[in-house]
Amino acid sequence: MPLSQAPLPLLEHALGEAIKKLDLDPSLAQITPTNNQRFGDYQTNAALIAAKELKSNPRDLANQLIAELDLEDYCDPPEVAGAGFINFRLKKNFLEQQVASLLHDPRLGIPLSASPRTIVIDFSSPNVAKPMHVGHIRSTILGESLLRIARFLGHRVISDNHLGDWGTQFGKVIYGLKNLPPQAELAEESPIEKLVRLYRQVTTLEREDAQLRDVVRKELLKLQQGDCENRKLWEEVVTLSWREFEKQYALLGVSFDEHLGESFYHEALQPLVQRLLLQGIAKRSQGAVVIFFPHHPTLHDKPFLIQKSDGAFLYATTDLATLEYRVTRWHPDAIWYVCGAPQQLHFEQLFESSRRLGFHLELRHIAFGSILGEDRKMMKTRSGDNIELGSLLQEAIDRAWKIIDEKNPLFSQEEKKKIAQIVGLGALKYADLMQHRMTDYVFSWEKMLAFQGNTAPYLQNAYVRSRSIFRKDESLQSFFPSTLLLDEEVERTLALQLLQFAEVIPNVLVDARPNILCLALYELATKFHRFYEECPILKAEKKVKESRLALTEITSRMLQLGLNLLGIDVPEKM
RNA sequence: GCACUCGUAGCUCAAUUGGAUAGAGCGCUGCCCUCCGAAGGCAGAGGUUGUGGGUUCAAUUCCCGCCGAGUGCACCA
Repeated sequence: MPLSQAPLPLLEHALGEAIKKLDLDPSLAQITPTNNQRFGDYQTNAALIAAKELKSNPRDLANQLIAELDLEDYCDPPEVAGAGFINFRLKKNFLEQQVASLLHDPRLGIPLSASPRTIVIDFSSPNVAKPMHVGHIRSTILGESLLRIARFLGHRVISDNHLGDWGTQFGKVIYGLKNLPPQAELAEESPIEKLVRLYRQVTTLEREDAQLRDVVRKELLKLQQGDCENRKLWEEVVTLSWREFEKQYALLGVSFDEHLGESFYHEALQPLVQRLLLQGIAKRSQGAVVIFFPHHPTLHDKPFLIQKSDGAFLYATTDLATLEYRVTRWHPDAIWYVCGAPQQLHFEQLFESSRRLGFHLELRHIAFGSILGEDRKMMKTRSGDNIELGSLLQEAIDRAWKIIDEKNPLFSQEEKKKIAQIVGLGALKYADLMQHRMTDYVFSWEKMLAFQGNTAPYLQNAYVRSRSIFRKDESLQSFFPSTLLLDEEVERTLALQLLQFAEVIPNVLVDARPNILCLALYELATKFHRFYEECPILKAEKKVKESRLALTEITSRMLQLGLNLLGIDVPEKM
């Protein structure tokens, strides 16, 4: 029997053999889990699809396939149902053995990728000296999760935080540092708060004073031309900001292999533009340098501006230079950009341009929708500002603390603090990840922190419940039954879910959708709860007790692993 | 004007990428702790998947038209 513990490859292999014997299209050897127990555990639509090509009867074809199928080691005899579906139901003792073997497998049956790739993931990308807003939060959480999953599957992943450290905000901040009086009453503010305050003050002042805008622009120009004083201020600002970001990333459990900001590519921009002009990829137009896509179906009327008429470079220029650098530095098979949906046009243009430059790797914009307030508009504070990451994280922790304090007042202060962090931040991350990434979703503290429904606290609680039984009795820690007993329907249902977990993880990366993993975890927790209610463990007879403990053990490890792949921690008590 | 994304239960969202009777949570109506965490579980009510066509044995999913929402489109990032 093959090493893989997931049933799907076994079934597909057997189906493939049968298809070969009947001389049908080998790509039809596809099997999916059923969505309803009535139809067994797995189904294939192969006969339906093949019958269409051959213009024959699908049910007859299905019966012919079944006759050639050799899977009696692990499957009850398959049945033809409906229009020509073939339904498979795993044998009880096969299920029992396979699930038992998960006990010895630290990967819980999840195979390494057969074709590991080198992937650069670009995510988070906050702007230095500007408050991080909700868009960055989604990018950070989503990016980190994809990174963890890709690494777990054996890919070589480089995470690169493309900091906005060279933008127009520096004109404002430098002007503010030079000209705005220090405010005594705010002496206690942190350096980063001061930068944000200056940024906002200058933004406000500019709105009323057109002349000031020119002064601010000149400060930026001076910086970019290498002015000594501005350069020094810039360095301080970048260092301070990064130190602050690092604190927040540590809290979130996020880390980067690189954080090469826009400034890193500054020197490369002029030569890049020259080269693009020389190769005829870009053209001069109205004083600026532009890439056109005259033959592209949707981009023909959407020029890509890479140098302004005043000589300054743009976002697009830096992104092209960055792409080029990454290709030569890492030789990646893919670069993924975790960035909001509004920038889809930009990435389409960027990718099209890079193909013209001769880069033919996979370039993927992993877009996501907006986070909305209860009023269904982009989430803002009451005063209309963007919500800052720091305050959001703190509120999540504070709210979780209140709930824990209410439910478990006897926990020590230290325990409460630790649990509040795990639960609060977990809830925040999970609320984001469980959503289909393209949907704009309404942010709600009540919902994400609820113990009912598809939330992190619900999953964390399932984990806590599963661990609590092992605290009852230390001797329960070491047991490894070589096979299980799955006599109750709820046990079988749980066992199947445990086995199918391995099939879910690789699917997450197909379309960069951690919400598939969330759904699997939620179903796992639900099925576990049902099992835990219905099946007594400690009182059960020895063999049954061991089997049920094993199910509990595997469930808790799977919840922990799955949440970890989402960047979410689990508490032992809550 | 062009492009992108979306429209599913009263509300917030799913639907394993074209499969069988469209599922959860909240809210609503009832149940279940002399048993490991009730921070849980069970059952019920709730739907013409915005709308009209098309492709298919099969469409929430793919194609076209309309209606509605959000976002973006030459010197911000």
